[in-house]
Amino acid sequence: MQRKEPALNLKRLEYFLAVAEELHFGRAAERLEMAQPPLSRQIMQLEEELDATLFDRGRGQIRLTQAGEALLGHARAMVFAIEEARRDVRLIDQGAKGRLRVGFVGSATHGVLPNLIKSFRRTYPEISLSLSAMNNAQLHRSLIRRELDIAIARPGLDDAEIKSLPFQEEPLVLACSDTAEILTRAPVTLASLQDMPFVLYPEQPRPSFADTVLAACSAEGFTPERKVFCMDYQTAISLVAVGEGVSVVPRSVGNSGHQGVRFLPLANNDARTSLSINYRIDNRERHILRFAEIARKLMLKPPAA
Amino acid sequence: MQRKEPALNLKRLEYFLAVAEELHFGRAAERLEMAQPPLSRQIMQLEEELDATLFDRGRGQIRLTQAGEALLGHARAMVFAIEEARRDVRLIDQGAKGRLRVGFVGSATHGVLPNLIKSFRRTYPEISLSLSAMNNAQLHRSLIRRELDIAIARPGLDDAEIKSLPFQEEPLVLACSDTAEILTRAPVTLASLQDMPFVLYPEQPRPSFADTVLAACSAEGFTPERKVFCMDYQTAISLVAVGEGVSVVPRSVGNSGHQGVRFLPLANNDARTSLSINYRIDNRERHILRFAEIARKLMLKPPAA
DNA sequence: TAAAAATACTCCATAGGTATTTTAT
DNA sequence: ATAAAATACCTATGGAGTATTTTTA
Repeated sequence: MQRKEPALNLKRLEYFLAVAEELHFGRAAERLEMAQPPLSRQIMQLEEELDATLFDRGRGQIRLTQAGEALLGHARAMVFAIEEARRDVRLIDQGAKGRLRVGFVGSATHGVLPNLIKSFRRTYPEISLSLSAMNNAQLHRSLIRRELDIAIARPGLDDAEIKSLPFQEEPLVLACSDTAEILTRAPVTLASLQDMPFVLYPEQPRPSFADTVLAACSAEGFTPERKVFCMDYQTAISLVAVGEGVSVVPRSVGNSGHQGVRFLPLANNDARTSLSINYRIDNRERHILRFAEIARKLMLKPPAA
Repeated sequence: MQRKEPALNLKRLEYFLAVAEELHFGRAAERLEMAQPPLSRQIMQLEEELDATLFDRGRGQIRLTQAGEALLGHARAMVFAIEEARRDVRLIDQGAKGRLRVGFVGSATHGVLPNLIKSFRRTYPEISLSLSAMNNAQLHRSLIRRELDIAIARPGLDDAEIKSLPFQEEPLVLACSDTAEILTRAPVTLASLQDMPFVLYPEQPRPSFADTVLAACSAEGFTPERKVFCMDYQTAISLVAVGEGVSVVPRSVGNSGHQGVRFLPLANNDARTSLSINYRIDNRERHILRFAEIARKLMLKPPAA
């Protein structure tokens, strides 16, 4: 069974536009690079379909009826709308326009992330960026639910659905209270602190930053006796400030300085941490590529100061 | 030679809408009452034509890409615009919407014209009426140039291009100064005034109202000795008021009353005058029919008071 | 009467159908 | 393993061409 044809297609509108502008079937056909009879037929079919007379046919000069004039306006608007839609869709597909939803862990705000965002906004002003800070667990969930396009996690999100690209690798530093006795004996090794309480964050989901720190301890042959877990680095630093123990944080966090806390380099330890850019493997939007590109370029530059 | 196909036709947009709404080719095909393979092909061709990926094909559920979402918005707007254009054109063609340019002689304003306009506006509120007062010569010229759709003339416009429908027939009355001696000897015959100057209007184009009056004189067996021509009835009445002579006007003009002028019935004379609705014979717009219809209905009513 | 649009017919490009294969979960 | 989309191939509608007639100014 054949479906009923609406017959008001764009081709007919273009034909109509040509005739309405030339007010002469022969010349319009010429302009459309076609013969006159099929053009006449198409216009007649258009009139039939619309159940309206569009042209007053008199030999010397054909004229638009009022209905024809109205259609002329509508047709022009539609042709314009089509072109606009075409451009819009194309730009979005190319990743030059659209929206990118980025989530990130709080500790990323001390490193290159602000520069990355600025650089991205400058390069792709037509892409609207939405930014939300969350912990690794939330990042993972949002990415799976497609509520985010990109998650900036530390160290990464372990999921078959997710592609994880390392990004901004840096050493770890020790965070301790600025009244701590440790301050007197720099450089410090982790092993020398094994009796102190270790403030770690977060525990879940694996791999977590806590795993990175514990691995660094293992490398020095011990496991901290007392472990305090919290949700994020901000809480961890607060706990350190009030003397709850020591913590280990990325150097970029230490560089920013925090009230009541001192950051010390770790001796004899090459443990490092890195952020990662994470996105769903099945997300083919070019915006992600665009973001990753900017990030890569930014990392190539010698780190400023 | 075949013309390059734009291929972004409305059918494809409708197919796209169905798939975008169902997010399932099979169900969309069912809804469109067609088979799935041609639908898949049409969508692929649409993607190719736009040079953009519109759907993320994963087995469980297909999803719209950002480009697809953008197209969805544009497509909905376009389908809506099409429907609107269709309605608009149809209504205008039916004569239920649009514009009607009416010109009329000044003397028409004393008769049914005001009621006709009111009635028309009430019946077709969607038709925008433009009204202009002019003399017969201007009416004729504007109609020929297609600057007017309808001309209300007295008695009519004589042109092979113009169709003229009589309208509001009425007797003639005499206009004389209110100080005239004639007032003492009513009823008056035209013949009894043959020595007075006759104020006539206008002379051109033929047939003019002046012709009507002169014909009435002929019927009584004389031709006025002294004739004064002017452009319109307003001037004629002013001339009568200042004693330049007598004039003959349609009764409706006399009914309105004018400073310094008296109107008297004519005895033994069945001369009548009528307005006419005039329009180009090649003007097929239904608006004219609508106007004529209202006029006819109005004339059928027993003349109020 | 002559210029232009409408009609008559022919052809083929492409939308759409059916059968089948590929893909992705 | 299976549901769903893609591919292969065929059919037929309808858009476009050429030749001709009709219309109207």
